[in-house]
Amino acid sequence: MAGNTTVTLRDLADELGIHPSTVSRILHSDSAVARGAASVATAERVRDLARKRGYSPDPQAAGLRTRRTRLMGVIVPRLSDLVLATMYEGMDEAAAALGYSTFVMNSRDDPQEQRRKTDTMLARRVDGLIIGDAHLDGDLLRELTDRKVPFVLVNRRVSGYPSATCDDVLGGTLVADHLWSKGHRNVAVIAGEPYASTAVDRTAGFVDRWRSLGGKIPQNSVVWSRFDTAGGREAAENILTHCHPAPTALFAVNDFAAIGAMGALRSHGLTVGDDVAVVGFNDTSLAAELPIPLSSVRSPMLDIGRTAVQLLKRLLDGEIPEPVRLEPTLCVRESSA
Amino acid sequence: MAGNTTVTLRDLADELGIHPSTVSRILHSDSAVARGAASVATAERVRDLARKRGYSPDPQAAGLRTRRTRLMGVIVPRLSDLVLATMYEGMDEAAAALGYSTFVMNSRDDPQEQRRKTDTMLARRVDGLIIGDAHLDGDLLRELTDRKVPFVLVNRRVSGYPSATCDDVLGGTLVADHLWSKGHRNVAVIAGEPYASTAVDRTAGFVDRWRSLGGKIPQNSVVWSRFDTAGGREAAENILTHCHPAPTALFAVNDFAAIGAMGALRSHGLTVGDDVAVVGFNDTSLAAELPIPLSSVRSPMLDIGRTAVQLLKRLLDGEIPEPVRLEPTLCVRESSA
DNA sequence: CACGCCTACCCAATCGATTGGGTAAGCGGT
DNA sequence: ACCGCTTACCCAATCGATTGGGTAGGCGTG
Repeated sequence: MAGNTTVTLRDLADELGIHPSTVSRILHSDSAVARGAASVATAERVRDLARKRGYSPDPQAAGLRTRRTRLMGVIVPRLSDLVLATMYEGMDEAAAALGYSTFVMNSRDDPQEQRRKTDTMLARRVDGLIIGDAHLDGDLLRELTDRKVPFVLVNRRVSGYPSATCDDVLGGTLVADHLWSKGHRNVAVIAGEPYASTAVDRTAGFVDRWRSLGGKIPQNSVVWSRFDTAGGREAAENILTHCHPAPTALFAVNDFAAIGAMGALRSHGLTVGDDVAVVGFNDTSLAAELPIPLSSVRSPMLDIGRTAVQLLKRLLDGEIPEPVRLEPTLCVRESSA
Repeated sequence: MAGNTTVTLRDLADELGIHPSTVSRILHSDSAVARGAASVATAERVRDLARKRGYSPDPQAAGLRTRRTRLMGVIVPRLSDLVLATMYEGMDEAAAALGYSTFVMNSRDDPQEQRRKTDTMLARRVDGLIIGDAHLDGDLLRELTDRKVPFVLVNRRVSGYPSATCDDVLGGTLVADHLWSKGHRNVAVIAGEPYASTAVDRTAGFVDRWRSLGGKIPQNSVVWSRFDTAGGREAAENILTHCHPAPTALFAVNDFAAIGAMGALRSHGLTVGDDVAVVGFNDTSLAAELPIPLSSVRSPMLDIGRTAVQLLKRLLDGEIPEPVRLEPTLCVRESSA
């Protein structure tokens, strides 16, 4: 009972001696006032009183009738991941601007949790979902489509579904061009999780461009890994042990993995930026602050979040939005200069 | 319309030839079945059918009647701050376990936004608030109390209100003991924002213990700053310019500020851990991964989040919970060893 | 003058779950 | 046979906003 002295539509109506439905029409219809809802004078009186009494419509009641909650459900792997947290900030902001509120949950990239969380969201009657943890395999998305749940993807894409992502293929391409032009010919990729389009696309963009430049990338120079520092460290160890000759440059598809890799390089007595170039992805605020600042692909995370909300809005309005890919830029720093 | 073929209480009742109210009582009352709500056989039939049809009660309708949403509103400075994001994970988990959902918003520590966001939350009819961005000054909390909005604080405390925080005073004390025992006698503090109890308490804990150990801390060795890397860097610059003799140890009340400070030390040709010891606070996952691993006070962030939810639950149940301070531990690493 | 059309409202049903107050049937006891 | 009690339900109001369908009065027009 946080609302305490709740003012209802009926209270306003009674006080003005008019019918609640009239009050509703005046306050609710954005512009329908002109179209016969009420006289200008009455509308004015109603709005004044509403303001004075601090009337705030009960979304429960409205939703019960309209079957809409103006709630968007957001599912992310984890909010303590800076990337998703930042995208979420964009979503929160954009949703607020459209009169929606957002609802986030963490799935920890676990398929069971994903299912549980979507169910919780739907039980809350969200109008639609924004899914930030889509897996390339798995059939949750198909199920949701079958159940006619409106949703869009963010961060990761899956072909056939509307999504707002970074153009990860382009991001990988930029890194390939950069390292090639710096004269590197012997590189390795810390590729991330194979179920995530971010990992797959960044890697593919890099590898494809590298090959079309005439470079070679043997199979064991592409190492799949977790997205965190520990994952990056392990992957780098792996590369240092198994790749001969040792690569002169590493591309990690994620800044945290890159930081882990830098640690591994250090422990092997290699100097980052000198012996081995390292490039990360996302340009999280930390990249620039490291002792050896990390080159990284900057992805427009806030905009991606905002775009996702707009896509979902369009979907809710009956359109069938196309996937959107926002352009990344490469920030070159000491680690690869 | 995410729920699509929504099954209602009435559908179940009709199919079984009984009254909706009976179905409601069976499904809703946790254990009231024994107390004359319905026969065991009927209860069984109802529950089976509910499961089979995938019935999920409409929270809008229930809330409209009961005036409760089972929603907790959470307000944080920003979710892209790892500390708050982690606490939020704890809250989300604990809330789910109690049958509540959480609703987060970012205030960016801006008083106007704080007000706006709380209003949005209340308009959504949350049952209570968890406030993670409380300012020591300002009168928002008093207003909320006057409006009889149930809330608890998390992360930061303000005396007189229930809160779940780290024992920040103790944290500061631990750091003082540690640096003193390492033989430092000349220290400075990067103190954070003076409106946040985290900053104030950590600083006070440190300074008080330092003095009681017989140490001295001149006024200009305590520098207030923002909580991010840039803030830490500026504060460190400030200290290096104005403190003579230069301190041999720095305590930053936040890991990010510590990282910024480490950067500043480096640019002055000083080696962290060798020339100058640095200790941070929160033990964010990055601290251990830095080239020179950062000593930091580990605060039990997940538990703090969980505790906050439990406090709010107790408050909603009519109790008046006391503030809870969870104990931190010091993790000593190279930066101060 | 009669008719139709606005204008400015009112009426009542509705969304789905909850809950206080019934009530009929059945049974035991006297 | 009657009373009282329990069991197992049913009934109907209620929460607050929305919305399709009125309707009374006024005005213009042929």
